[in-house]
Amino acid sequence: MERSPSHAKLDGRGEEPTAQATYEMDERYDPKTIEPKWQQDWERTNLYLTREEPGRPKFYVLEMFPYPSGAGLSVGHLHNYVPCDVVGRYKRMAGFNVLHAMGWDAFGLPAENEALLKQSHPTETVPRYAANFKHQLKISGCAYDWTREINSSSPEYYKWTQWFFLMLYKRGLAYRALGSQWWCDQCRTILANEQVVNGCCWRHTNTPVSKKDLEQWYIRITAYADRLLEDLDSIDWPEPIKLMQRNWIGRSEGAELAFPVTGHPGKEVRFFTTRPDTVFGVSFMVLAPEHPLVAEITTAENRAAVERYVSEARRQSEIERMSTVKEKTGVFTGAYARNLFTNKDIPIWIADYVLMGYGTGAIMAAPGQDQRDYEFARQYGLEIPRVTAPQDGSTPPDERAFTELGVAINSGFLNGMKTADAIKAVCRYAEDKKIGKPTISYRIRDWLISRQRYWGSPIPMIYCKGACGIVPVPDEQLPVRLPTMKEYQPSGTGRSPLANVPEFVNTTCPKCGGPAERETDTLDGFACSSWYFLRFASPHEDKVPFDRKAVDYWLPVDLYVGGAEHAVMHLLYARMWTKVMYDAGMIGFKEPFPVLRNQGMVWAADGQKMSKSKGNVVTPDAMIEKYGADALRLWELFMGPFDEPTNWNEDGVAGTERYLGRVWTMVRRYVGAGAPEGNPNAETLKRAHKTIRTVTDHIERLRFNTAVATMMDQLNYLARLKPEEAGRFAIESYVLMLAPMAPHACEEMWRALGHGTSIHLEPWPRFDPELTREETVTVVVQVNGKVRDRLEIAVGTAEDEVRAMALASENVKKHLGGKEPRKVIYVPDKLLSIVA
RNA sequence: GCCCGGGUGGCGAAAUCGGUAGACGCAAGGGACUUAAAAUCCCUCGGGGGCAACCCCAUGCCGGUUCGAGUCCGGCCCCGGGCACCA
Repeated sequence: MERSPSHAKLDGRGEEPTAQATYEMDERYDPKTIEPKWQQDWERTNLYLTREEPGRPKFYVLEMFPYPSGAGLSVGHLHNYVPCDVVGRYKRMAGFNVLHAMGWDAFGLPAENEALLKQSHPTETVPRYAANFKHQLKISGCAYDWTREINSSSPEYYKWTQWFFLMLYKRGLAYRALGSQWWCDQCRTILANEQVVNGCCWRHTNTPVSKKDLEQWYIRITAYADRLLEDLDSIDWPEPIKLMQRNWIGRSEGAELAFPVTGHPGKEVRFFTTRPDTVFGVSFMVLAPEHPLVAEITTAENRAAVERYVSEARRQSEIERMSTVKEKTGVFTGAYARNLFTNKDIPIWIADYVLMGYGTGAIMAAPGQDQRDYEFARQYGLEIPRVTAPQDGSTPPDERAFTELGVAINSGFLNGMKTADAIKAVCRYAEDKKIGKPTISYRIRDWLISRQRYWGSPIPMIYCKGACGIVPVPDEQLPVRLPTMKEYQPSGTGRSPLANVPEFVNTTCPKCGGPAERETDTLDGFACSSWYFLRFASPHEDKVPFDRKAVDYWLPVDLYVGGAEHAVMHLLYARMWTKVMYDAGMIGFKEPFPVLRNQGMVWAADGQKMSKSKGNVVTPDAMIEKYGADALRLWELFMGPFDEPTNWNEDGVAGTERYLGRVWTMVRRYVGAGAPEGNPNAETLKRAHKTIRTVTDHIERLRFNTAVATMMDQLNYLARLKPEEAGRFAIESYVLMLAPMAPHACEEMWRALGHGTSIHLEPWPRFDPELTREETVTVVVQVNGKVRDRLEIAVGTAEDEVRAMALASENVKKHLGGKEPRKVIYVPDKLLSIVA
């Protein structure tokens, strides 16, 4: 912060304040008249258009763009938007070019489902709901550049979503595959793995998902797994979110090995293990029930049992399969594999605790060293060899697997090696003998992006009936427009409603001109949100998805704020697309959101989730009607820490409205006294400067609740002073600091203070560090750890002097009881601790 | 079960480089103004004791380190969130 003389006008910009107020302030603070007036004025004067003034740094503040639902915004949503608005307004005053825009995440299942429920059409409901959201944001005084409004369901936008899909395809990152996929009966569509929560659909937490085999489009996010993991270290995100991404990616190092199936020449069981050092302890193998090898190797006498088990496992929903403390179950296939390390034949079982989707869908079972294998071996009476011993020479426990690291025993050439060395030795051996190699395995799977639903961006692909196969729609034919359909209900058969529109489906092959059919699935809504943050930089660009220069200027996002519920879906996909664009040379940064914060959830007053069905939703409209937007905004900020959850309490809004009324009264008195320059004393000056320092710091650190508290504290001080005692600097800097938080009231007061231009164009007040310095401080005197006195001393008083003062204190003497101090600790200007 | 957060007055919360616990506000009580009410303003407000000066107790519980612990360490309890056989 630069120094500035306290008495001079605040900055060279704007007019010299006139002594005569040009505005009459009403006696009572009345938000109902002030707020609409200024909202209209700001709009008329284009106050919040994005500026790119040279010589100023840029700041891009972004909230996760909302799906505009029919329920409208609640006061909970504003707990995200208001703080971001304050940051945007503050940064603008602090000399930044600010980009703050809003758009609608309008494609996707929620919009479609809601329209179906209301027996309406999303092309009608989406604009209507979005208009309502926009209205609510406007009456809340949020300063967005509405000329940059975007809508992911408009052809101008989804043209580029399709374009990005094609780019991924051309880079080998989009592919079609047949797979057994999660299906939600309520959504009537396929879900990505991330969208399955506790075996249920993420939107319908009471609807267990089931599996369906369908040919689908996938995005090869696994190709970026390592980079998505590594780059987490370079970004400033809440640690829990990073951790969730790390866990989701689930990197583990180990080896992939293969054992031949006895009696089936050429057939082998390939498997991944993180503990290759335990191979000598492998006494059986387990395949996932869905493993393709199962049908080939199962012996005649075991076939019936195996088939029964497989069909049962397939029928089980995920929720059953994951149910807690389930006993291990499995069936022997009758086949054996050769453990190439022990040269023994070991039985091959199938069991549902081995998942087809992870690793190779097969494991080597080392029951002595793995608890799950141990339980399985116990259950079926299989051998449990011990091949790792504790490092300290103690005996390993008998009643469980010894899973810790240690020293290899009963392990041929590994004997005596520490686990880490043994792992390396096995890898080397496996590579020499060509039976395996070191491998890294990931939990993350590719992103399934197809949806069998109407309300989404059509996937721009064509299937040639001739010889061309799958052909991407040429860029110049984009967008593939979503046809208007009256009846767009999902069929439930697994086919998209678009399949029922022959004019859409039937087309010609872009390559050979012969007959062809279009892909009828639509893109997952998360495709839209994987690049929208780029679009705000040049929202009307129609030749390319974004203007490179605009993106180079504005991106990456300086502050991204949204709910923690997007920890692994949206935030992972958006990061991946960004990296792909970086690789394609389209952008110059690898991470879209270097700084992320999660706003805390606002629960209803009853502690429950705000929902229409519970009838506990509080709307900003109602609060604004009752208390005004500025009071609502202040309470959103003051309620509690911005990133922590809290319960709604309407009484608080009444409190902040009362506060604004007191500010109003103070300014009105000051204006009424002729807005004097004043003659503030040192204390008043110091308080004014310290308030600027503290409030600035708190806003920078997103500590809005304490910023408001500091403002209230300062009001309590200033309100007791006569206008000339307060003086112009204290009053005007106060109103300026309040302006981002209570923009309407402050605009009104600013004009009344004699300024002809908007307060929101004014520079942020500066403080003089020299004037914030304290001359005296309170030093706490402790005797045996308890506070016994407080001393007012001059800053920097010598220890001897402080000690003498302390020892002279009656209360200190009393508690010393005549004893000599054994030890004295002095923390300069803070505390003197006497041990007797 | 494992991994993250978090437990401070009647309530929302401040204070975390170890140094005055409860700033700021809400609610409550008392008072002023008013014919009255609303609004506004003033006072009190963690618990206990004392006329007072002051004293004792108190940041989920138990222990530890320290001159000094809401803050650090160990063990537990409760609440919220995430993951859930990942080989």
